[in-house]
This record gives sequence, structure tokens and C-alpha cells, in this order.
Amino acid sequence: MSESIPAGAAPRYQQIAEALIRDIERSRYAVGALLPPEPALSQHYGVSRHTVREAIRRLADMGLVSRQQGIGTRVKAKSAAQRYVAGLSDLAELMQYTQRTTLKLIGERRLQADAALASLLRCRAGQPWIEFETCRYPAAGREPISHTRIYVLPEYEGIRDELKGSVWVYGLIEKRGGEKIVEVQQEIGGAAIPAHAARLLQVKPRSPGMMVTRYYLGRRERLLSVSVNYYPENRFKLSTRWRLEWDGAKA
Amino acid sequence: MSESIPAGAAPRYQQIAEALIRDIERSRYAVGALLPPEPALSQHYGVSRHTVREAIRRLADMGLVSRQQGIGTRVKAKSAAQRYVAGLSDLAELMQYTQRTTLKLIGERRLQADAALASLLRCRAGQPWIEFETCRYPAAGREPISHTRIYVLPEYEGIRDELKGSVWVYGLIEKRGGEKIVEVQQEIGGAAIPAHAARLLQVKPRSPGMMVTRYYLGRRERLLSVSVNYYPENRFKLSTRWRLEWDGAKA
DNA sequence: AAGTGGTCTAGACCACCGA
DNA sequence: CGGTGGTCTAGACCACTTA
Repeated sequence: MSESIPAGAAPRYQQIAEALIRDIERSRYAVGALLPPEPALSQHYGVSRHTVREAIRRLADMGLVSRQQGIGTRVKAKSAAQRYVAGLSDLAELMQYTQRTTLKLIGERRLQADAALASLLRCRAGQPWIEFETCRYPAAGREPISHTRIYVLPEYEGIRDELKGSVWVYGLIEKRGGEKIVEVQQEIGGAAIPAHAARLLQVKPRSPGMMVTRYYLGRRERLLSVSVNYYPENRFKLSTRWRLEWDGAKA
Repeated sequence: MSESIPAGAAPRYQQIAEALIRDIERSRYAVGALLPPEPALSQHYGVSRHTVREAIRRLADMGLVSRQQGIGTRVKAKSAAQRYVAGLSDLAELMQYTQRTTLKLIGERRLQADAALASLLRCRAGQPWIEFETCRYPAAGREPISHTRIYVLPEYEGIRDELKGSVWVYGLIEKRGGEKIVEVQQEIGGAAIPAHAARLLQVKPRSPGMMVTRYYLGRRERLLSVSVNYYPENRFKLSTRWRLEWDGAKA
């Protein structure tokens, strides 16, 4: 072959990828069905098998097809699902204290969840927890940014000794138990600051604020820790950037 | 070459990929530096250039290196950064009104940003906007969930006619202008509900609530729309799930 | 002009699957 | 067994960057 390609034209494999995508969208190749084998495509488009494979690789990256040795290339979806994603390189970004902050340990107690706490912590009543009460301060200022109750499994009791300073609880859990935090569920709502927290935060009871509850889960959905945070008005903002991304995370 | 590979051994390109990863981790190739050119690697490992490219492709998929035609392959990171990601298949999930809700248009006006508004909307003073004031209601109940001021570029004035019902503004923008929303920046903080919004939300002025500001951006960071939302306490919670994912999103 | 990565060919053998 | 995708070779020309 080796026909000269017009300048500015897309590479051959990309043209073929586009052709295949069109064929999938127009249901020439139905979802669940097999694409023609690579040698057939290679002959049909008059290119080498390598070029066809390059095209199919694009489709696979987009999640449109999946390949299986010995079987073939199966159509998995009619169109590349676009989605918006947000990413964190580190869990510390979740809290977004860009400036240095200090964690102050106010108190600690062992307890068993009563009905109310069990509901908040999504566990069964009677479940034993250790509760750390903390406030977080900016390095320079005096007013605390937040009041936080941290609940951890009793087996992580020892983290108390390392809790001082600007360390993050989940880091301590990962360091000690060796259990990795695989998922964090975060709930945010407006809330009046309860009297006890208000005192520590130096605001009036029932002042407006934000309540953030975070559930830290390990492998197999195991709940390792829960934190309940109160942020008074105007001291802290949570921000998140959602970006459109093509399935497969290609730049 | 074509030495027989021991059964069960990893493919050659994978072995080479692992060797390169080791070399990067051990700083034989520093972050920011260039990997040796493909022909050199091909000769060094005694494989074809294709095989080397397959290995480097793995590294690129993991975000360890980036390639640039005419320049070379540059090391971008020492290790495949694990990260936590959250995904939305649709922007509607950002708002998370699981039940059906209705948008009620309260008012509309054209305006030019004064200093305060310009700061909020991150634009220059004098920039013309159209402001829609809306409340969102659950289907059955009476109390509104939220009060929202939506700012859009004047060119999208026409979306007013479609704003009624439970439609989402960004959908209208995409439908009309053809401009795609590529990024959404979201800021959340606790806030007292201002008097005007409080009246519509049927709460007392300065009651605790949550303020959510969302910036909708198109291609090239172009700001298309901004929404300022107030949610009273206990009527709505934002929840997000962050999951650990390996860079490159390879299963 | 020289060197880089990007694309492409025409072969080959292999591991895996279903009949 | 024949056919699938997976790996690999030994070439080739091209587009792009730097000098």
C-alpha cells in the first residue's frame, strides 16, 4: 500500500478508530457482539494488523470494547461515557488546609455507641469506639478553624500519642494498623454549632456553620474511623474542582 | 535474538517496564530528566524498538513519564501516584437531589457587576450578567430546599423560557450555545441565610445554613455561569465518595 | 542537519479458547 | 484442531524539535 497520506490528515489508525466508533454507534456492531477479527479488519482497511490493533487500542482505552485472547474483541458500550471527576493526590487535600495547621487534643474517652451515636457512625449499638475531641488551629491565629470528634476502632487506641501536632488521623491509622484507607465518604450540610463546640470555637451557641462527617473505610468496606467536624462561618471553605474527563483518563 | 522465554515469565516489554520503573525510583533517571532515546534502550535491552515502546507506553499510562516528539521521554514522577478520585456520570449528581425537584423562577434582571459581585463572580467590574433568582422545591412538600441565584452570560438570555420545571441550567447552556461545560468549581461553607433568601426559604433570617457557589467553565477556562446557593439546615446534605485509585485507571 | 518520538509494514511465533 | 488476540522483529518513512 503506502499511499501517500494527505498532509494534515489524521493518522491511519485514528481514522480506523473513528470508523469503528461510527459503526458501533450505528449499531452495525451491537453491544455484546464481537468485532470482526483483526486480520479481517486489517484486510478490509488495507492496513497492517499492527495499525488495526492501534485503532482498537484506542477503543479499549475509551471503554468501548474489551479484548479477550482466544475469543475476540467484544463491544461493551455504544458511546464513551464522559464523566466529571475530581481527584486528590492525598487525603490531606480533602481538608484543604493550605496553610499549616495544628491539631489540639482536647479530650479522649472510650465509649459504646448508643442508638444515636450508632446511627451517626453507621454501626450497631454497643459497638465500642474511642473518641478523640480535637480543635484545629491555624499556625499564627488564635481562633480555631474547626471542632472535630474523631472516632476510631479501639485497636487504634495508641494513635493518641502521635495525635498532637499537624498530623492527620488517617495517616496514623495507615501507619499503625497497616490497614489502608480505600474509601472516604463525606457528608456536608449547614448546621448550627452546638453549645459545647461553640465554646471551644469561640462563637455563640447555635451560630451558623458547616458540619462535615467523614467515614474512613478500609478494604471490604470496613469502617475504620469517623470524624464529625464543625466549621464556623467564614473561617473555612471547602472547594472542589470537577473536570470533564474521557473514560480511560487520557490527557 | 528470540531466546526462548521461560514459561510463566512476564512478557519482555513488561520486564523492561519494571526495570525502567526501578531505575526511576532509584533516581538513576531523575524526575525532569530525559530517558535514553528509544534506539538506545532498544539496543541496551536487546529488543526491537517496538518492544521498548510498549514498555514506555506502560510508564506513560501510569503517569511516570511523558513523551514529546522531537524531544524525548521525560520522567514526570518517581512513583505511580495513588490518588483518591470521585466521579460523576452527570453534573446533576453534583446537586444530588435524588428525588424529583422543581425549579421555580422568582425573578430575573440584567445587571453589571459592581465590585462586590465581580469578586464573587471572579470577573472584572462592569461585566454584564443576567441574574435568575430561583428556589428549588421537592415534588411533594412545600418547603423549598434551596435558594439560588444563577448568573449567566447575556448571550444565554433565552434560557429563561426553558428554566421552569426541574431542568438544570448547565444543560440549557450546553443545549443552546453549544459550549460544553468542561469544569465545575465548587465552594462550600457554612453561612447564615440572608434575610431575603430566608423569607423565601421560610426560615428566620440569619438561621444556620450552607452556601454553595459553583463556577461553570467552558473550554479555555471561560466562565459561562455561576450559581450561588443557600441551603437551610437539615433540608439537604451533600455527599461525596472518594475512592483510592491507581493512576492510569488500569484495572 | 541530526536526532527524537510517531506511524506503519510484513512478516513471525505464542497463549488461549471453543469445537 | 483452527482461529483469536498477545507479543515481537527488522526494517521504513514521517513530523517535530533543537542547534
